[in-house]
Amino acid sequence: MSRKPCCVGEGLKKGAWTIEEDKKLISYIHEHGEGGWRDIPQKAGLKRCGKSCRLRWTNYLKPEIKRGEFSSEEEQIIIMLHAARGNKWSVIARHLPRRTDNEIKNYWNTHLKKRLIEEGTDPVTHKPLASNTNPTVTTTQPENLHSLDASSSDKRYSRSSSMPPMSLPLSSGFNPVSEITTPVQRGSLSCNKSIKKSSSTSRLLNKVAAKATTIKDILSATTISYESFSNGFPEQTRNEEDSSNALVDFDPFPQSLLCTEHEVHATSDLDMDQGYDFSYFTNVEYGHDILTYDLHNTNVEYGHDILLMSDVSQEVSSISVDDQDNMIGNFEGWSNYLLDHDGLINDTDYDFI
DNA sequence: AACAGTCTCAACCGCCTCGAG
DNA sequence: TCTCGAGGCGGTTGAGACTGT
Repeated sequence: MSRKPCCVGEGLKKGAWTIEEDKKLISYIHEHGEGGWRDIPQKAGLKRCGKSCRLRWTNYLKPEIKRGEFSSEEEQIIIMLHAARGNKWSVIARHLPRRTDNEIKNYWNTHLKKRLIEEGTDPVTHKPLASNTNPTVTTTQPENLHSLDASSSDKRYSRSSSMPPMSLPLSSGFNPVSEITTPVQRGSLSCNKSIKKSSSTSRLLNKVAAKATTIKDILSATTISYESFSNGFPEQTRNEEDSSNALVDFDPFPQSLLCTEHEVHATSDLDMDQGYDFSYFTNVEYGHDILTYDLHNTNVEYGHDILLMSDVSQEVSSISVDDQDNMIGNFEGWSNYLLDHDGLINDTDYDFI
């Protein structure tokens, strides 16, 4: 049985929207709210189909939509989530506040995909392209982890432009929705001397990963470079004489911290549309610089620096994640749960491997 | 200035999901 | 349980902008 096209009608207009049409749609929605798209064209005096109205509104006219260039943080999130979830643009969009799935999709297709290819990374599998026989790929990691040679490629990136270095290791035949049930042993945190000076981020990440199996799923797909989080580090903490090695792979499963069973529960009362003030962490825990980028407005929205901010407290194991679809969302909730319990942070009980 | 090739992204298309009846 | 339709989603298109010659 075939369905009727939703937009069959005489005289329906297609193509670019005019300012007048936009005004009519905005005016109608402001007055009557969203929904009932089928009836909106007639009621609003538009010769468009309802679907077209909905798309115009959700992808372009909605006031909260953020337009313009993607930040490097947003790029990181897109790449990371794409590695984990594939072309699930709507899923990715949920973690980039105020960005639409359409915009993310376009940005991926026109920018990020090309960039990954240029770097020698397959944009579909997020594995190194076959032709890219990078001799510095670490061989000490399990075969499902592939670290690109950051020491050479990272130098291409400046802080003000382009994407921070980030490799996205995935297992062969990676199934984005498969559960990782067995903690994967990893080697030690690959951290050179220059990084140890300011590796609180890495420590945090390791601690976060050590707490929950579900969280491991997302983190295991990602090797986060020191550089990618270091945009705001004080210059004196950065390795200036040896920037080619200024990379530390985030090891999601430091052996000494492996946990067997952890459930992370999202707090149900979190308002996922609400931003949270991260200023405590930047001011007290890490100094001002890590999140300087976002802290132009200290009321940071969801989706930003989730990993960075997700410090661990013992309280984590008191709450649950339903499925992997919700995992990232819960991850956000978890982050904010922790923020609500910032006094529980204790970095001193953490052991480097 | 004119033209061709390339890029960008808003908009469309068609299928899918899910809830209502 | 089935049907229907609204809304959601991902892939694709094409007009306009941009860039190179």
